[in-house]
Amino acid sequence: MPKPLTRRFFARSVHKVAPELIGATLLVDGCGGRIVEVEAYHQTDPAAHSYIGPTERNAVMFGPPGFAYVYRSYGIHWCLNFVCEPEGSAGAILIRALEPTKGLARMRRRRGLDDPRDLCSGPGKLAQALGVTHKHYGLPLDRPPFVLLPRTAPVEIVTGVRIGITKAADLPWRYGLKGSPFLSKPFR
DNA sequence: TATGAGATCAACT
DNA sequence: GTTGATCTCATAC
Repeated sequence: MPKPLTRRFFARSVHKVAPELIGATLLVDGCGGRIVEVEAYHQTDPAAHSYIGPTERNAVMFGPPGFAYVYRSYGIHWCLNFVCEPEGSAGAILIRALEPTKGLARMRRRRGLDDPRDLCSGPGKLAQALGVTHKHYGLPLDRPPFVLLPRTAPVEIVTGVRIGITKAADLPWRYGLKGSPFLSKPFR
């Protein structure tokens, strides 16, 4: 059995951590699966929530790495991020999609859908399926309800431009599992 | 398949 | 008052 990812794992550049998360397992209170798509954000990046400096919303990004940053998107959805980088660098990785493997029944109930490809194929859907809300803001990723396990086999990783943003939209900071049917959108 | 509106809120101008 | 790291449903080709 692989050992859970430690806080030290997250205390590195988002560009190192992000590709290593592809194929890793994320569970929240027993629901989740294999991560197939993430996006990296950094304080120097105009698209990042930390770009403008510390605020009440993004405060956890300016603290130590290895914690959850959860924010409300478009007033409707919740989105889950992992805080990375050495403390103060205010980087984070948005978890955009995963392949559901555990807790399928509960995820289907929360989403009101059957097709496993639609359960977690987008940041808002993923948070809904895993039951992630503001209550998870600032929680450590190496303790319950979170479980994070490294991948156990090599994977093929593809990169592309990030989705749904207008600033710095040309940066290739989206990482995905090649050919996965569980992505929010295919890679070009 | 593709495009568009609505939902709904916190942070920003 | 406007915008956004989104999603779903409706309508149009």
